[in-house]
Amino acid sequence: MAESPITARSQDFATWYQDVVLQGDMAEPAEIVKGCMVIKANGYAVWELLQRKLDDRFKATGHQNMYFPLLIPQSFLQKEAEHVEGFSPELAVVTVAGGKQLEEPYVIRPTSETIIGHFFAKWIKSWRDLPLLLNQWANIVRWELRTRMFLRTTEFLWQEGHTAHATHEEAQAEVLRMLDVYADVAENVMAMPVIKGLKTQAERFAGALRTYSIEAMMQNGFALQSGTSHDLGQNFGKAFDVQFQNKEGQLDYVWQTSWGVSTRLIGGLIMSHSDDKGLVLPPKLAPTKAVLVPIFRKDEEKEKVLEAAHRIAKEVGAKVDDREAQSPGAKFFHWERRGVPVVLELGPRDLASGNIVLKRRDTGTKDPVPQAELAARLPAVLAEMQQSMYDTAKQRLKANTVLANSIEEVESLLKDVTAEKGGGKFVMAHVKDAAESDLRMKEFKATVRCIPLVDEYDGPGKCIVTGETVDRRVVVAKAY
RNA sequence: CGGGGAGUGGCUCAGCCUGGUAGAGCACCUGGUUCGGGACCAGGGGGUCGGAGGUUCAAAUCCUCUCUCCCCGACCA
Repeated sequence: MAESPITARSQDFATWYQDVVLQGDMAEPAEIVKGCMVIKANGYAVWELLQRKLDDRFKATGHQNMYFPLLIPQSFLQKEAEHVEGFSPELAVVTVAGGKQLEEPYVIRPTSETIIGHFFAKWIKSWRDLPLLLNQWANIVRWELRTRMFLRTTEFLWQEGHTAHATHEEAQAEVLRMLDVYADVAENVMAMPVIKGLKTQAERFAGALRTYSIEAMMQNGFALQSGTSHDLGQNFGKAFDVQFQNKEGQLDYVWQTSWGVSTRLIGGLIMSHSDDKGLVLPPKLAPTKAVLVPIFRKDEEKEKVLEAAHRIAKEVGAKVDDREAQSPGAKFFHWERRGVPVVLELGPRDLASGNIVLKRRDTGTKDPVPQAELAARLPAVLAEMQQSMYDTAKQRLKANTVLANSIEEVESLLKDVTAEKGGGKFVMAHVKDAAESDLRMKEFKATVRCIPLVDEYDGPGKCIVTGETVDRRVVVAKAY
């Protein structure tokens, strides 16, 4: 495959993103299926690592995996009023199967609350059946009009957790526990700092009482909603008649939660760390942590270098790039744009000195390391990269977060921000969760991303749109 | 659905205005010299120009119709 130049971030951030996805062997547009993509080897390997990190944590918090049907009877969606209203426009519907018109069409799942609600009703009879804690890894279809690889595609991969509880307090605790799991993975695995918060009424999940999210800042200052956790209250319990007998012997509806993250996280990962040379992956999510490029001219050099290369690579767990047809230079570019954290160079010079050259993907620095020390040094370097990538992203988030005390100020800060040109900010302002506020911010295409759970600023203040008092500043930004 | 753009070897595109039945770079194949940041030379294979119709001695090029894709907008956990 041709390795084309990568557009600079400063020139056009949106095009840069596409270039990095393509050149990093992460994905390519399917073209033959509208709005869909092919997740390629490197991209899928990152997803597998991410899945593992998430799944381990789901299990550790008591959840079990299950799998439900892809097709959902259309009538199921209609049982919860807000849910059907929210999802109807983006449904794909199967009306013909086996050569016959179906009596009742199926929708391809846009999310599984409804079909899972149906089974909850079957399975839950007593308080002893609760809590029921399950998760599903699945694909989802939502007929979006505007798609971008990983960030919003017609079909995408995700996990959706669904739980049922005897009390609202218990359900609320679950919602926040899983939000914490997401934040932990985002920050400690993806090296992507996030803000945990509550979504506004306008932005909450269709059918939920409350939606919480983690919001991350991309390098263009856009916000990316990276994971959500919903307090569904008894809405779906009532819609699907999920009743249980409590300890007092009375019938009650269950309190449900649902929470999800998707392959969108990979888009966030790319836009958090990558640079003008291509993909940069945090070591914890790099399918290949180190590649060794052997360098030689003459045949006798070749033999010695390759022997040493394979021996050292085996010792430290690196992959040797011993392709004959490529020059070392071409190999450096190849692995660089695929985001491999460490590239090792080994040539005659190194055999003579007993060193090996270690290059870090994040900083681009090259350092000779004694071959004997490499096995000990490599894990330390990878750990340091992981930390340093987080620190850099955190610093950028801080540097691009500003306070504003009037709507005009917010507007002037965000008005001209686009995904292509960048320059986005997280503007912290006092804004009431109200239709009037949403409408005013829509004039310059910004939204309240979330109401942070932890107020790091100055407490209550007057809403810059309505004048009413609100208890803390919220995050206003442009978003994907 | 409104505005804009594009369909030509695997990929990116030139040629179209001023019709004469296809070109470049990359990729690929063969041989040789290279190899510490995208190597070079020589030779070679591969397309009939999104589709349909029309004008013409002659159409990638002009005309008509049509299909598809991309971007911007509206839409969107």
